[in-house]
Amino acid sequence: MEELIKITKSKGVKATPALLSILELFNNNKFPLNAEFIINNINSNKKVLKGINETTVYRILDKLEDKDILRRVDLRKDSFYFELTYKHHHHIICLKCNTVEDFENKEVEKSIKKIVEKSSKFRKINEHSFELFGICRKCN
Amino acid sequence: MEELIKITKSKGVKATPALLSILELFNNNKFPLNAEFIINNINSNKKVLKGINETTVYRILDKLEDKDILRRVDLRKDSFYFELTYKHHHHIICLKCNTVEDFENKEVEKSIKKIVEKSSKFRKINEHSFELFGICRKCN
DNA sequence: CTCATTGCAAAGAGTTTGCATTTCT
DNA sequence: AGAAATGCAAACTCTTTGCAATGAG
Repeated sequence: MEELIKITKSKGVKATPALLSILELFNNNKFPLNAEFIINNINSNKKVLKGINETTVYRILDKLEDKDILRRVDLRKDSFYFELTYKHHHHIICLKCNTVEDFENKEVEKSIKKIVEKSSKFRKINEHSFELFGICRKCN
Repeated sequence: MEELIKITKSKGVKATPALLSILELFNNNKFPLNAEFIINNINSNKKVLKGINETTVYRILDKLEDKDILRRVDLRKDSFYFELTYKHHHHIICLKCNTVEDFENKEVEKSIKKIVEKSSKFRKINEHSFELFGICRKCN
């Protein structure tokens, strides 16, 4: 958490209570979060007096994505999910119960390098998505 | 196109004019399409008399996805994009002008196999996303 | 003190649903 | 004929915007 505050400061993001509680949530949950989850979690938390506003959450998510502190994760849902950029791992998502399992993969980076070399239109890749979808053992 | 009609029949999908014109669009465009594109394209096409209804497009897309004729592609946009499942390739998307370049990659399939072997929760992967995002040469 | 952030209400985009009508097979 | 597909209007979900009030640096 200390570390996260440092990151925000180094990127010129104001450390407001709302922003810090959102960052804390991301820090405490290893799976990707959407606006709804954040709102429900912060508003049911007794430590936070007033709760948090929907609009504010969306604005903070936008900002954190802009500043590259969060990155979007495609979970094929109807809302946007994010995770801390520095964690940058990939996911296997259960199409039935939505369970998420993380995995690391060094080969992807290598593949991307090769792909860009072959590309006629692109010289550099900024981001990538690599997510797997299946039915987990429990649901099967 | 003939082939596509065969596919729909084999999956028990009714070959209505609306469905056929949507399939034709996918057949003629190699990049992923969203509902808006489909509606604009079909409605501006003089050959199609009455045009097509928004609701109908969404319902047909749903059905084709269900039947595994289309698959969703994550382009990090505000709407859902689809492409013909049998084409199953990946994309590099320009974050500025939205140009899409396709690429094939056999290594991904191998990687996925290894990942599943290591997974504690999953034994089989049904789908995957692997999309790259960058700034293309023209935009740079 | 100043500019960024916040909250509220309202609007907007994309998508879905109910129901009566039409169309494939 | 019978089941599935269609069109229209209305609803719904997620997200964004305008504006006045508040708060961090």
